[in-house]
Amino acid sequence: MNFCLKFTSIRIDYLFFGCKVYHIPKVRIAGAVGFLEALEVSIGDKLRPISESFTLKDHTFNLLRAAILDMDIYGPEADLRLDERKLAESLGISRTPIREALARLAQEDLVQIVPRKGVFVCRKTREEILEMVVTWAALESMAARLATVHATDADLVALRKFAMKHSSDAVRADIEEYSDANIKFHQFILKLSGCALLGETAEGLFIHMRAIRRRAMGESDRAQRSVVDHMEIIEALVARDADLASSRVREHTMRLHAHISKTWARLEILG
Amino acid sequence: MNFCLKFTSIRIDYLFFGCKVYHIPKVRIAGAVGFLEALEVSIGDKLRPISESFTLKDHTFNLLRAAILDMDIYGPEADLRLDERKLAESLGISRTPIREALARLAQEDLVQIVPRKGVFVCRKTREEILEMVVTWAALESMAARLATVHATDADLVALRKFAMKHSSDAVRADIEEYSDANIKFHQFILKLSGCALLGETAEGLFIHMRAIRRRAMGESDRAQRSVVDHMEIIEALVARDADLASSRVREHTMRLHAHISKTWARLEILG
DNA sequence: TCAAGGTATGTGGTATACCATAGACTGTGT
DNA sequence: ACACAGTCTATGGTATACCACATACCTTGA
Repeated sequence: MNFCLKFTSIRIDYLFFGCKVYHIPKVRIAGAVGFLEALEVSIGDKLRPISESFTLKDHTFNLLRAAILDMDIYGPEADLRLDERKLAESLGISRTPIREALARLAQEDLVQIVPRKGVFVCRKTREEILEMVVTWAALESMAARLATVHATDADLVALRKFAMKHSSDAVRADIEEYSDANIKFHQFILKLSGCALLGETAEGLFIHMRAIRRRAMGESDRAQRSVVDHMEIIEALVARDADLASSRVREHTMRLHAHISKTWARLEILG
Repeated sequence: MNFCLKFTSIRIDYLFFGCKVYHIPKVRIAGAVGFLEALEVSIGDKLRPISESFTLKDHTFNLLRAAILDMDIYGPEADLRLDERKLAESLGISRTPIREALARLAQEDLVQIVPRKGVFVCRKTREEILEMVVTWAALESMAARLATVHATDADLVALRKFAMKHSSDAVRADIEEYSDANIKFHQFILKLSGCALLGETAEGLFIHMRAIRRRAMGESDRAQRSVVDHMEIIEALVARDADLASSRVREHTMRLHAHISKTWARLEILG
């Protein structure tokens, strides 16, 4: 079966939220302030932001990205094929915006477009995964370093609270649950750096890192170890020790690297 | 004046190197090995790789990327507007592949596409530039760390030789020349890490980093200082001291960060 | 004179038609 | 039977036509 998402027709949304219904009133606001002010309150803040140049291209991009994120990319029988025409039909739109969305996904290395063959969701090789882990480590360890300067005490309290809350998942070996919390912990640190670009750059690796971490989490005693590591990272941050925080984050992620390197040694393609 | 690159018509290249002239013979090789083997030798290795699914989309993407790289993005009177139709005409192709190339450039944050307004080459704000420097530092310091393990002695000799060769440019205050060598030095380190993704990720920042470094290089005594820093970095690499190499690289780049932060304090948009 | 609204034009957004090739299929001659 | 060549079909690539909106300009009426 080909990749087929159950989209409800976004065409309706487009026609309603797009430019027609909403934009024209906006232009006329100047001449009918009273009425439209009231309108704004009643229809309210939900419609407003939509008017910011909605395009099918962007919408499709986000849709596909989210869909790929939900896929079990590394599952053994996953269907990695995308069909421009079928997607177009499912979404009720033409191929053009879909192709542009695919071009962007290809730029992110999320899909590979092969002329006259098809569009395929990319699976990473073991070596590529290892490189992603290294790159992630680079970004997050810098983030930790900056966080020792930029994070407020309240931020760190929130971080600790978050980590504590989910540590029980690890103890209960509730892997699925803990794995999500785990990723969020790392994203939290990226955010605390105050450098948005670090997070954005890591975002590109996120989809794959999520799948990787989830897979690795169940192996050996990694969940338990992870909890300890996280606490130690928090301590370093609280101590405002940049070098220590940075190296602890790096070593934590590089342990994942070592684990994959050893445990998945024989797998050229995962799943 | 609008953005207008003096492209020689790539249409000719396409017709010649594309699928028609070259691909059909490939199919027939099985039946005429002797002749075509000779042909391969004579026409040679230059034509072969072209047959690997050349697309106007990719070609255009690379072309535009290179063109933007050549632009003086931060120049005061730079024209940052791109016109799909004019580009299409200049290149002798339709808008479709150009739009897909632009979608990819937008994904890389190199251009901004504003519906019904135009496509504009992005200029970064001071804050965005600072974030790029931080991110670059994160990537390169990790690269240096890995390089202490992966680089061969010969690699490091080559690196030192390269740095020495260009240090005279700095002494001669030949800023333009030295600035290029400087960037290459940093890319060299990224490459020595053995982790291609680090370099690829940094590549996205490259265009802007180049402009930034070039601009900053001429200020204060940064060129001289840079030479010293580079030598110290090399020493750390040669000593195979991961922590030292890593931190020297980071501090070197973060000095650029501090410099920009101080010196360009008043500039919201550069140029 | 000037403000308001209409109109012309330019721009990116979208839909659609058609193209070239890869790969499967099919028929034919040996 | 089987090899081979021709044909069919699916797919991404490209070109083109048209759309809706933004903007500048013009017209018109007070």
